[in-house]
Amino acid sequence: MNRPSPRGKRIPPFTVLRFARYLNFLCNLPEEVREISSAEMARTIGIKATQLRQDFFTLGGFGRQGRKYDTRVLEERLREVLALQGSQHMVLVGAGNLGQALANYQDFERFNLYLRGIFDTNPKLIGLRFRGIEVMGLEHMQDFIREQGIELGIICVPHSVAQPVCDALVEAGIKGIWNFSPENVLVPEGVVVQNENLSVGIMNLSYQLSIARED
Amino acid sequence: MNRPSPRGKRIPPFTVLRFARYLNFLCNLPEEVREISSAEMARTIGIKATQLRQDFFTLGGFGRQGRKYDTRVLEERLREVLALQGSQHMVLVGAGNLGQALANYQDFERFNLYLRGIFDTNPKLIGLRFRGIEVMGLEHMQDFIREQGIELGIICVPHSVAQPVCDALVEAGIKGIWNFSPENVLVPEGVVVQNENLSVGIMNLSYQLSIARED
DNA sequence: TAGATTGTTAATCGATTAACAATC
DNA sequence: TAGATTGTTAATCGATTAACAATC
Repeated sequence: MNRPSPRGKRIPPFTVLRFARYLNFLCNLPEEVREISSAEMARTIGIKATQLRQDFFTLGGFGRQGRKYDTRVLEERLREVLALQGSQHMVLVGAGNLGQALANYQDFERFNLYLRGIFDTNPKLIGLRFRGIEVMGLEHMQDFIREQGIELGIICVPHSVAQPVCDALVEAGIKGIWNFSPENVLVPEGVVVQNENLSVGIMNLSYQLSIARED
Repeated sequence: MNRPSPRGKRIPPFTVLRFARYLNFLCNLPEEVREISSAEMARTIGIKATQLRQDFFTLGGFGRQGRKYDTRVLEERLREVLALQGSQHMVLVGAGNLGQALANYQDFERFNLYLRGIFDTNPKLIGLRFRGIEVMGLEHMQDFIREQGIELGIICVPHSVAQPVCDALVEAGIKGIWNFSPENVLVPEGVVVQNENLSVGIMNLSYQLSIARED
């Protein structure tokens, strides 16, 4: 069960999520900023400095006592930890509004994530191009994934077809699913899923707002 | 509509997030399903039944010992807790791809969330309509918010203008910010923010995938 | 040396799970 | 009564924070 991995100790799940936020923060920083303290970084992100240092400590520390962090060292280490150093390729299923938004999302390339194919069943969408990538018929999806050896799939289809689309992706060899449909999808052992249910965010906001009103 | 009895008790943050998932699950359930067990619901959502019951217990329990949960009672109670029973009105800033996707998102109305105005600076977008809502110039935003008494604002602008847009929203009286720009925005006391940084999800997926590959 | 900073341990706090009582 | 189910407490597990040592 808890075996040491080649890249070191197991990282706590919440720490991984913050690693992503740290990296994102560093990428948005102006080029000329070469060093930053835990206090400054933590304040901007909205956490405690001690938590940030504890996070870095899980990997043995990213800096040196007495010195601020080198932003470029930090960025490289985080990319490495998050497995973003080699290119990863993605397909997107569902070229509706949300699918188009993701296809046009500029930030992916910054993390070496490349969209290679878009698939839909709607004849009006097939043949359209987003950032140079053509929308193809769903019937070509599995061959495309196999030929290109793609491992990441983004699901932007209505919830009624999310599970069959997911199954087709997995059958074709997809190992990671990024699911924007409002239904959780089930996958076999060895495949990982990241569910991004947009409703959860707005409902949480609604609750927080109601609490704030009472104070 | 402040309910004193169950309210007042603070709900653990992670429980609130799961409440949103439970409600979402119930809304996607076929109309004719009138009762459901904690085991069945938990399995579909991907958590333990005991955690679901513990969640419900924070509000005194939603059901009766020995009986399954009544889906409609459950749904009503969750809507109440999440403060989704009265209508809430929203404005959206930034009518690019992601903004358009959200403007077209069908699920909001199911939770009594209504988009009332869309704002952008791009002349090509101003005047367009999404689901009947016109895109207006950003200069009209503050008056619109004040006149309509709107409390929720959705930010879908590039990260360089996220903070000034956020400040303008807050100045006009917005109390809750749903932020899709990749930069965390800062707000004064009394205003709540839900940051939805899309990059975090894909980076987490990238990490999980790298771990899965090692096993 | 003094002040600022990160590394590291230990304590605290909160979230999850196990166990079983209560109820139907 | 037996089996299924939720309510509730207590134990376990994990995440956050405080404190301070180490270093520059």
